[in-house]
Amino acid sequence: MGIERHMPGRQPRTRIQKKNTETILEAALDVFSQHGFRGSTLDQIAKAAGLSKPNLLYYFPSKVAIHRALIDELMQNWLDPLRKIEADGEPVEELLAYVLRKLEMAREYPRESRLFANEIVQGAPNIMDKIEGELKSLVDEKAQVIDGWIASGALAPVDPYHLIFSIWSTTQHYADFDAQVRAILRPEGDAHFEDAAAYLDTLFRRMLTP
Amino acid sequence: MGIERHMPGRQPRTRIQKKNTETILEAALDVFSQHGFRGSTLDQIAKAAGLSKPNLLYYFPSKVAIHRALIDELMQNWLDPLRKIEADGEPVEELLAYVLRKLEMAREYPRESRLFANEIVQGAPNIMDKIEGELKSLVDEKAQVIDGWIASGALAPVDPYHLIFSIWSTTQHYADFDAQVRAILRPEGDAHFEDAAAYLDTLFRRMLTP
DNA sequence: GGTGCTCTTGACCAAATGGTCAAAGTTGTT
DNA sequence: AACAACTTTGACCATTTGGTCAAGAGCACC
Repeated sequence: MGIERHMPGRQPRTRIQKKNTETILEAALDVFSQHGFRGSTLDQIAKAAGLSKPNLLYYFPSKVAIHRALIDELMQNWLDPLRKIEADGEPVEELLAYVLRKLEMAREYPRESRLFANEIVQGAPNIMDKIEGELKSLVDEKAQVIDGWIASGALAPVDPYHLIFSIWSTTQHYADFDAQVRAILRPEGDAHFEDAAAYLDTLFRRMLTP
Repeated sequence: MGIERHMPGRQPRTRIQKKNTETILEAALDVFSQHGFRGSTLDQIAKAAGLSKPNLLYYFPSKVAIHRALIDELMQNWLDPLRKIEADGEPVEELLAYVLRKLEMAREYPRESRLFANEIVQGAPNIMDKIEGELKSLVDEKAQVIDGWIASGALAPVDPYHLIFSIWSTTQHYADFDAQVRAILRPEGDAHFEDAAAYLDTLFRRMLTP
């Protein structure tokens, strides 16, 4: 019967498919991260990608499919910095390195951060399953590691969950609220990230050193 | 010539106008804070307000006018907690009280916080003037106060701007990323705000105590 | 150089959406 | 009660938007 008409296949086969799906996702990231899902149109994305609208829909079956592909891609990398925390490292330094990695992500991938932020602010309609699953279990796991460190006396006693929240919020702030940060600091380029790194190092070092 | 046709006047005159404009703004806050500006429709707002769509447009000339009214109202109260910081108070306690006030706002007015967040994440298209004006000058002023406290030795040396950013981000996180926080903590009601208050008090107390 | 596959697009469609309007219903005042 | 002002709405409109389709262009392999 008439099955998948337009879709070439789940993943790119030819080089032209690979190039175009990448171009589309790149353009979609630009648009979605700036206007949110509902605020973005296929025409905008098509224009940004330099393709026609029907051509977009040749590679992706729908607008939500593009968004989903983007979110899926994002969620894979998003948790990497947290995964890298190692239980047998030096506690304070492990956590400070994590802070720095997150801040680095905010600097290097602000669009991804905003895409994520847009999604969560609006109640995470499309990724609640991933948050309740993958994300929660990873956080639970690392919270236990932190509790272990505290029990061993190598770390000042803190609530590990709120610690993680405060690391997320302070670092992502520089990506998600970039417009505000820039309006207030008027920095040249990314200069303020240096100061942010120094500030956050001090903040969390004082918090965590026993 | 044919001027303001539908609008009763800039501000409500009759009690029925007052009641309805309030109802509309209340409903619009619900809708806008949940779906963002572009993601919200007049029909949604009308339905939430229990009015017909043309009736909305009798009180407000357009969708953006409703949004603007909401943002204007919000900006007035948003800066109050920061204004309340007094230069002749005890520095550490003044700042910790500010943290608590901001956290309280996140708990009491999460919709307002998300409305604001939605706006900033998307580049603050409608309020950049207010951010560059009112907000920036208030922050500059308080940054000077903080610098004064540091010079007097009553406060540990910190970058006042990044300090303020970290207070904003950590507190607003509980409103803006509520969906994520709840998915991870699974709290009953607002119980986690108590823990957040204790955590943030510790975090900033350690940071700020000389 | 033809045959089948991949890729591209102009024209089109149905639904949603912001907004208008004239007419009808309410309310307040004298 | 009557008159004017205020309030409400059903019907309507133009535009935008996600998505379809059939026909045409490239491309590859024999």
